Amino acid sequence: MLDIRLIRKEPEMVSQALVTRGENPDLIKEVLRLDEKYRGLESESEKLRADVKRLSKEFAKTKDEAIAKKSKALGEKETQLEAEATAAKKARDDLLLATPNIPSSDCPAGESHEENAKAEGLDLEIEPLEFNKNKFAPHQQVPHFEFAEEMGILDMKRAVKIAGPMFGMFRAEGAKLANALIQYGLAYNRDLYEEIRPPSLVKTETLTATGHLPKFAEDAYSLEDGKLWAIPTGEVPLTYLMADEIIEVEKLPMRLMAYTPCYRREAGSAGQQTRGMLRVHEFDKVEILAYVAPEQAQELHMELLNRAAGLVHSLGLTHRITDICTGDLGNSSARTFDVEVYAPGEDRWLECSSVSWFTDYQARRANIRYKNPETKKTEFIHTLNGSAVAVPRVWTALVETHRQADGSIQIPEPLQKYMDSETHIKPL
RNA sequence: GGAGAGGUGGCCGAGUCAGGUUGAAGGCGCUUCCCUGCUAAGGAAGUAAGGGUGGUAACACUCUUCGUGGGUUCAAAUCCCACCCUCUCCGCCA
Repeated sequence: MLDIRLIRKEPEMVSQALVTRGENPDLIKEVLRLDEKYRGLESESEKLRADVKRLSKEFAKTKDEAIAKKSKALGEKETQLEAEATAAKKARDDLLLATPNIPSSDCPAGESHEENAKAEGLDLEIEPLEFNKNKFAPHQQVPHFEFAEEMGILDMKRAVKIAGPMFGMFRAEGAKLANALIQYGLAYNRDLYEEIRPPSLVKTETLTATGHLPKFAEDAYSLEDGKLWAIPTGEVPLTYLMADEIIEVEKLPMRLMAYTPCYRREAGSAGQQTRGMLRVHEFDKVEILAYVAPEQAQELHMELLNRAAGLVHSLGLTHRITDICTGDLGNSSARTFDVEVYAPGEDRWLECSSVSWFTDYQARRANIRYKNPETKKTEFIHTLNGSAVAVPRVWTALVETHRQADGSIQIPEPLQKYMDSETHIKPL
């Protein structure tokens, strides 16, 4: 949620910024119109309310019925004005809830994903290697769905039988590999990140705080008539973890991680490339997230990015980092870097982490604050997050990249300890 | 799921049965100051959040908030209704 005070103060700036991400230029005007309406009605009704209070006290002393009568009349008027004020405020807030975040000033301008830029000038621990398609051998250039099922490590067919299209299922050594990836993702970040195992069904408020609701309801699965929702990402419960709380400044940055299943309806994605495990309704993910004081945001953004990229690099996968342009930015994000891994079998780059900085957009919705020692005021914190491991996509890039000439899959060294020290998954 | 008890400020806890000067006693904690070689103990003062208006600001005024939402009343933490949550006991259960 944007700060209504910022909108009042600099409506042009806000509006311009939102237009760069494709919003309606009149949106902010409408918010302001409703806001002015609300404030006018509110202050009128407040004056009446103050009068009623004064008259009530007077009546307690004098017992003068005329005063009671007058107070009652004012009270009725006040009730009516207050109702109108509340309605205007709600209309304003409904618009505000559907308004996306303002992109960061260093976010590249662009209208769609085609204008996403190669990330430059970042404080990276590992620079992505120069990409050369020719360094991949023919046995690596086989899509996972052409060999994984034969190997008995993937079973798309029966997953569809059980749950329907766009569900997938790992089996045997494939399932073991998926679990190893989860364990590794957690272990990789355990030095600084507290592990949480949160609920994967959440309340409407929880999904609203991250910005997934009200605008993107059709992307999420709901239960009990919209009272509960299946989380699309671990970001959702982790962000709401500190909702309505004031975090002690010494605890910032507060780093959390969670393994969770993720559920997405992927409405409208039919017809796109959905074969195999690359786009499924349910998948496992390890998420890393930080609550920070605003001045720590930049540093933590890089930390999260370095961890997301470092992990896939440590598995011997080829990756690249893109700087998401204004038009392709997620609703709540002010700046996002995508980490993509190369899947040689399909000759595709797979998005395996979106590392985003949300400024105070989510914190405002979730009401997460800290006492700023400089101003001594209670202010909103910033949130940042990214995937540490998005299991199916990393799994896919991994089995394709590490496929050997004999059809076996070499298990990267860091993963072996989570797979009973096995070095290879052998073909059947 | 059934029965009972309860939800008040950063925390504990009075007030609710007799509605009004109670944004709320008292305590703890915290902040500042005093005292004191240091510390502890002691003394003094301050200390909820949010919205609106005015002001560059410090701040001033005002409204809202005693689980949430409605109602009664001139006036609600206090009365009425609905809902939510917590605890205890019973039932059920991985």
